[in-house]
Amino acid sequence: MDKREHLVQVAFDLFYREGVHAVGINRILTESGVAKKTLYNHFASKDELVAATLSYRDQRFLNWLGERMATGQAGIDALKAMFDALHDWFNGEDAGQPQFNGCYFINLSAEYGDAEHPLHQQCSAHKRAVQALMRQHLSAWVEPGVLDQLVDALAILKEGAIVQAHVTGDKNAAHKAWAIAESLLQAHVRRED
Amino acid sequence: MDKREHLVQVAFDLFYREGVHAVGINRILTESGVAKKTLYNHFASKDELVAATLSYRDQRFLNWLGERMATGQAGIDALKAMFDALHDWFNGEDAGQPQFNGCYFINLSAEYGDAEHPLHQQCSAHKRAVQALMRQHLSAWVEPGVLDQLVDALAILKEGAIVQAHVTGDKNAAHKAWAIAESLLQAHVRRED
DNA sequence: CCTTAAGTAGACAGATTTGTCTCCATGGTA
DNA sequence: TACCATGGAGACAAATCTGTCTACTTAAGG
Repeated sequence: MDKREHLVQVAFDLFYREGVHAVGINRILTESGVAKKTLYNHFASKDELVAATLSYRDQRFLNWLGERMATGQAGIDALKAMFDALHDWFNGEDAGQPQFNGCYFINLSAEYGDAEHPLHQQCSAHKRAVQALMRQHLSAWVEPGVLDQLVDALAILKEGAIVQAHVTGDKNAAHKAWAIAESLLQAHVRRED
Repeated sequence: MDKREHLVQVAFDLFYREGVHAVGINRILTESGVAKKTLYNHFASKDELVAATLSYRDQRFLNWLGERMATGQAGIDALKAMFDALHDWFNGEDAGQPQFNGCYFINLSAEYGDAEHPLHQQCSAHKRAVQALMRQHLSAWVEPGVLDQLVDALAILKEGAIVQAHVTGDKNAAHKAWAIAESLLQAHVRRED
């Protein structure tokens, strides 16, 4: 039983559901059954614990998304798989994801709005990593000149879908975003020569 | 000097910049120079003050966006004006908007994640109002059968641009989103008959 | 002039915040 | 056996949180 890992998991669950500033250290301690001394033995401050939950979520989310995108065919199908994965996440149909409450990184960027704040930058880094994943799946299948442009477009559509699903409760936002993405991609897919 | 209005303005500035849970009542009092008794004379609780800042921002933002959309031509041009307005907001080039720190309603939805929470629902209502504004500008210019679909798409693009601009700092996100929106719209614009 | 409403200033209560520290138990290793 | 790191349970400090209340001031209207 790794206390540190357990603390990070419990802290993430609470922070994700209720927000970082709304959850006190003592709450995490009682729900995890860990002593305060142990927490401060592993983390110098609450901010460090928050940073650890970001790393934890970053890794888990990228692994999950990477696997969902790898199951389908290469190229465009992988992108479709991404939006399907988002759809399942929004609708609680993927056991590998916690109950949907928006994107943890968007939520934290809201609580730590200053772009210079280390936690904000960690959120920014996560988004760049997701874009790198999209680029990787796309690079061999579209014309090189439009690759960056397409990745930017897909990122906007993905973030937009997440926000729409969370704020307005539109649980079909992922499918709607995919419909747009598909039309963009089809215009730029390489002929299979 | 309307104390209530002044309180709401100061509270909004602080909540928007630093987050609701990160700003205490006393902070608002010292920065506004208003007595605590006066605050609790106008608002029964902090939550009520937060709700008032949401109404304040909702009204101001809709007025601002409506005016920016009305200056251009009707139809598609109004939508282009909307994305141009977003661009100016992101880049601090519109004096009518506070320094960009994401969307207040997205940020508050992050802090009040539960969809049943009254403040979350207020955020949702704002997003619906913005969509109604878009629909109003579009309705006469596109085929009726695709109106809802287009409004959904524009909403996703708008929210996506806001998030990208805030989280990753991509200050051109609005233009990128417009490029996509334009291609969608051009496919469905009515012939001028 | 008197009354009434509203604001100021700030003490105060009671809860909660992060973080430190003490005392004790346990378990692995030299 | 002796030692030492780790963790449990929680007291404690110092600050901060929301919200209440008292006492005083100011201004408007009948």
